[in-house]
Amino acid sequence: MITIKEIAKIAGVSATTVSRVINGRGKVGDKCRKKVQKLIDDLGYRPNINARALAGQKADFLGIVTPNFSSPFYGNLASGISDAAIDAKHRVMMSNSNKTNTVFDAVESLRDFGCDNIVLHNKDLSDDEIIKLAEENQGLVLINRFISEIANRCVWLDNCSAGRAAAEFLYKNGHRKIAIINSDRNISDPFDRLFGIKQYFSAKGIEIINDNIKYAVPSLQGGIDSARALAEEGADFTAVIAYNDTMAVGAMNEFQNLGFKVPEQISVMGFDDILIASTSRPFLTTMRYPIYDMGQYAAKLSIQLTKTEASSINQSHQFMSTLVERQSVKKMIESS
Amino acid sequence: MITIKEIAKIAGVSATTVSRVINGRGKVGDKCRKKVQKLIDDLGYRPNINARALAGQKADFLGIVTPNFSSPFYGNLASGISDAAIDAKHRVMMSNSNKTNTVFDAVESLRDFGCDNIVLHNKDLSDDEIIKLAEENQGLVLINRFISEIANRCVWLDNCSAGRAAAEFLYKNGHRKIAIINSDRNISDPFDRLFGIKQYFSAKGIEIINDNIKYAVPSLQGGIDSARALAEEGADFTAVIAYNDTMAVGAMNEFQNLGFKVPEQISVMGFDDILIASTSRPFLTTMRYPIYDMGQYAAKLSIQLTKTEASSINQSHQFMSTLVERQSVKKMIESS
DNA sequence: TTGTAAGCGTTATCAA
DNA sequence: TTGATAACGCTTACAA
Repeated sequence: MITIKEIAKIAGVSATTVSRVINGRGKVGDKCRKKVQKLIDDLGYRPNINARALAGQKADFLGIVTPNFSSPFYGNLASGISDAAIDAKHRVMMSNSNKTNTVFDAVESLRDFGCDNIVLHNKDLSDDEIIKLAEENQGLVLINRFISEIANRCVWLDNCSAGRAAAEFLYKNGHRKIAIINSDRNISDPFDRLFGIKQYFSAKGIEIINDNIKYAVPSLQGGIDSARALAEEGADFTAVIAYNDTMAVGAMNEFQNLGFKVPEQISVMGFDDILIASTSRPFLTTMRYPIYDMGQYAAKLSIQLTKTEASSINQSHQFMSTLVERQSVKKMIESS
Repeated sequence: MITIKEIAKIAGVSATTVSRVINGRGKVGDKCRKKVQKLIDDLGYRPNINARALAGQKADFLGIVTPNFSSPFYGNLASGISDAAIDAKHRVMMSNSNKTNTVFDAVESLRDFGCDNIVLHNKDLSDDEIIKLAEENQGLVLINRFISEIANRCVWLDNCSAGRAAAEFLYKNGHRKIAIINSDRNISDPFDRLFGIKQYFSAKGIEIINDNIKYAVPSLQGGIDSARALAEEGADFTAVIAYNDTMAVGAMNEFQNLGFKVPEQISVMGFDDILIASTSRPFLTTMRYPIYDMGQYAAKLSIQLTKTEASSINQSHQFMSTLVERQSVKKMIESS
């Protein structure tokens, strides 16, 4: 491994001068610079990151902390973060916070080698715990969750208005009797979406009856089970809003297996717009969750936070969900 | 940030002793060890990874180099690698080799901070280039590709026998007229699978006619286009084998849109077993690609390679595809 | 069993 | 415009 010292020796200059050439800092004579630069190129010198980090200069690492990488949702998130980080010449570390690895461990382990920039996705910790983490880490950005105390560090989706938008779309297509298949996880997302949906219909004088709201694990099976429950109870509805595409597709398939036509008899909407929404039959109408873009944004924000005074960033970082209309919702009236 | 020196000072011992306690190396008196350990715990000491890597020349990092992380396939791969690496107390870096970032850059950038373990997924470089990379990096493992010169560093799937297995399944269910929707990428996987398929049918005295073999981009659209081409040409077949699940589902949907019943009139098989295979209608019968397991295996192998003499590992690392039977293939005769 | 001292590759400080 | 020198936190001969 070729080092600064070796270059310096061959060039007949000091290591300091070589360092200056490499980093473009300080004054270096033109002849000298050219000679050293040529050596650097010819010998294929690469700086040792560990030494650099140790010597005090920041290391330009960005760490991703998420529950896992298998699901397409987190994969897209990681992709967005990673692309933006690499654009900004940062190296990307991933630190899963799964059962063996707590979030605190994951974050600390990132800190251990001077990883100042962290994008965290977590729904388990309490607000206070997250705030504590944020205070300890200037470059920490929270994604997919909003905590008002650290609003300028949160990149999140307005779930409530996403719920309203879904409700509006159904209403404008003539749907008045709605069922909901929601996630049973005790986090704010399902509540917020449900709130938005209810809010919209309420304003139209329509109440969604509680028997038409099912809670289940946000998985294919959860969608299947909920659909069957609705069908068996003979619930009265023309459209279902599911918590995510996975549940929606599970439900859609189950309804069809039970003999219902989708969307002719039952319309279905999802959330997220992952790949399965474009491969199901019928194709799923859904509220797109711009997770890749949000990942990119979060990475940039984190890097910005470590370069600037955190307090100087006061804008909010709220993303909006957009409707992706496909085939799974029936037009009962011409939408206005 | 609390350092070894500070602990040493407070404990009234030398930094060396503290280091010994931390690493469990060398002899340390019992009293001394307890005292130091308590301090370490109480003060929440965490070793500086950069310093450790610098001083010790080893860092216990594992790097993943893949084209991207968005697709569920790579996501699962990354997940497998990451889980195994974390189990082995390694830190995981991801280094995408996308357009801006060549593979060489990605690998070198991993080396820059002493990342000895690398799992590489690449189909673009030539064999020679990969071999060069492998020679330069003792801990490099190649996944999803076989190069005989570095056979003990390759973790790969036997695509040829996977093709045979798919063919056998169709044959045993009575299918004699086959169409193939293949990837048009100039890599070995599509060729090997096609070879396996042809080999099996050939042994049964059946030739697959060239007009029934379509090549397209391995995407949803590629599957759609290929299906339409087959249909428009009035090709004569009862079953289609697609290069992957994405193409298979695209084709399956297009066939149905064109009025064909799947599997009653046309049977479809895929490869990979990604999520969409369980959400399509009908559910897709496919050859499972155990990519998560292969990722885990590759990570372990890489770590083993840096601990042992590489040459001492002589076994091959070949995985087999397994059939996942769902609904998209019609039983024309009772399979034996 | 414990400690001293050198060194890993780099950058920062200060002097020349 | 350059160069010594110290320092970053840790490991590891070697010495005691």
